[in-house]
Amino acid sequence: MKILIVEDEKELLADIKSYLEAQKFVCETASNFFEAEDKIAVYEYDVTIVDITLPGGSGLDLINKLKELNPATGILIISAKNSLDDKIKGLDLGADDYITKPFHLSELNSRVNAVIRRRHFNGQSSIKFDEIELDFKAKHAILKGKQVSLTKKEYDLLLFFVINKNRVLTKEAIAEHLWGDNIDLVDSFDFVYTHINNLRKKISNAGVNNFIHSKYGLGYIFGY
Amino acid sequence: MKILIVEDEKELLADIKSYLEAQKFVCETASNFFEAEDKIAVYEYDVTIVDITLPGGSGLDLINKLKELNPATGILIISAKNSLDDKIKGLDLGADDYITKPFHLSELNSRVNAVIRRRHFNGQSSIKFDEIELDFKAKHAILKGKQVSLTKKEYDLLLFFVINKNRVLTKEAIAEHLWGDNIDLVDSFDFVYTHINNLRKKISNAGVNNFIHSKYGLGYIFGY
DNA sequence: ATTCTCCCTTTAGAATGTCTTAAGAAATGA
DNA sequence: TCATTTCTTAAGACATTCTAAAGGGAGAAT
Repeated sequence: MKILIVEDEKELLADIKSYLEAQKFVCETASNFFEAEDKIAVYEYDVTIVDITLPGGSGLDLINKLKELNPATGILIISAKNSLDDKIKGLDLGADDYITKPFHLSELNSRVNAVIRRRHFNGQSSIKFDEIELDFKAKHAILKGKQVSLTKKEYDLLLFFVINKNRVLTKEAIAEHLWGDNIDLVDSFDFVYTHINNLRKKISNAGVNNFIHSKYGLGYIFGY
Repeated sequence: MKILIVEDEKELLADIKSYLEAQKFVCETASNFFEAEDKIAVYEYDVTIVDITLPGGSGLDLINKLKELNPATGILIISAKNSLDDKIKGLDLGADDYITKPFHLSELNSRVNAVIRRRHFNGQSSIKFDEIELDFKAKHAILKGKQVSLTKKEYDLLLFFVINKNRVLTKEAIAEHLWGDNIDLVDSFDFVYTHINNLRKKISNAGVNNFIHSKYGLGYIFGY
C-alpha cells in the first residue's frame, strides 16, 4: 500500500510519515502544491492524504486533479478546525473522508484503513480471485475456504498480485511497491525470491496451486 | 524499446542508464550536445530523455532537431528546479513531459512509460495485426485467439515487427534495437537468425503462417 | 545452364543469467 | 527474554540466449 502525504507543516508531515510507515505503509511526501502535482502525475497511490491549506494552490484543486488522473485513489482531507466549508467542498469533489486538526495519529491511521477498504474495494471487506480471498480487516487469506495466516509481507505481496492480476510484475516493481523507492537499485532484490517462495508454499499447502507464475527474465504474473 | 539519454552529469547519467536497463529498456547515452546530435541523426529512438542544460548547445535546439529528424520519438525533458521557462519552451516545441531535478528514478521510469504509452499505443493495452496480438500487460502473444508465451527476446522482436509492419528491417537494425549499442558492428549478427527462427516456430506452431518474410540481402519484412 | 559466392535456415550444445529453495543471521516485536 | 518475521547468502536447477557449424537456396558471374 502506497500513500502520498501532502502537508506543509514539516514537523506534522514527518510525524505522519513515520507513524504510517510504522504501520507498514509505504509513504511519499509533498510539502507544497506543485510537488504534490508532480507526484500524482507520476504514480497512482492507493491513498492520498491532502491538507486543504497548502502553499502554491488549494488542496481542493489538487483533489480535482486527483480525480482526473487517478480516480481509484482514496482521498483523505486534513483541515483546520474552522474551515468547515472546505471540508464540505472537498467531500463534494469526491474525497472519502476528512480529519480535523489536531488529531491523534492513531485516528488518522484507522481512517486511512477505512478509506482503503471503502475505495479500493467498494466497501467490501475482502477481495477475491478464484479460490484466493484476502480479508482486509483480519489481514489473512482464505484459501479454498480455509483461513491461512500470512505475515505482513506475504499479505502485501499477495494483495499486490491480486490487484494486478494478469499483469507481469518485475521484481523491481514488486520491491518498489512493498519497500518504497528508497531502496538502492544496485541491490540484488534477492529477498523478493524468498517472499515469493514463502507465499507460494503457504498457498500450495492449502491446496491451491499455480497462481503465481514465473516469467523468466520478465517477472511474475498472477492468474490462471 | 530503445532510449537515448542526454545528460552531462556523468554520475546521474550512469544511474539513469542502469535503472532503465533494469526495467528492461535498451539504452544509449550522450553527455554533450554534439554527441547527442550524432546519435539522433543515426538512429530513431523510441524515447529521448534530454537535459535542457547541456555543454555545447541548448537542449531546446536538440528538441527542434529531434522533431525534424524523428517526429515519432517521445521526448522527456530533465530540467533544473528554477528553469520553469525552459520547461514551458520545451513543451511548446513538442516535448511530451518534463521532470524536475532532483527526481526519483522510479518517477522517471513511470514518465518514460507514460510517454511510450501515449506515443506508440494511445493508451491501449495491446497491439494487433491480423491474427497476431501482443498483450503489453501480460507480455505474451495471442495467436488465433490462443495465448502463446514468448521469451523476452521473442516478445521484443515480435513487437518490433508489428510496430514496423510492411517495412523492411535489416538484421543490423533488429540487432541494434534489441541489444543496444554495446554490440560490435563487426559482429556477425548470426544470433538474429536464431531468434527469428525461434519466433517463426512459435508463430507457425499456433497455426499462423507467413508473416515474417525474408528479403534476400535486405532483411526481414512483417506483413502479408 | 552451370558454377560460385554469399545469405539464410536450422540444429545442437555451451555459456549465461535467472529463479528456486533452504538454512541461518539479523531485526522486530510481544 | 523468546518467538516470529524479514533479510542474507549460497548452491543447484533451469530457461534463455548465444555460438558454431552444416546444409540449402538466391542471385550474380561465367
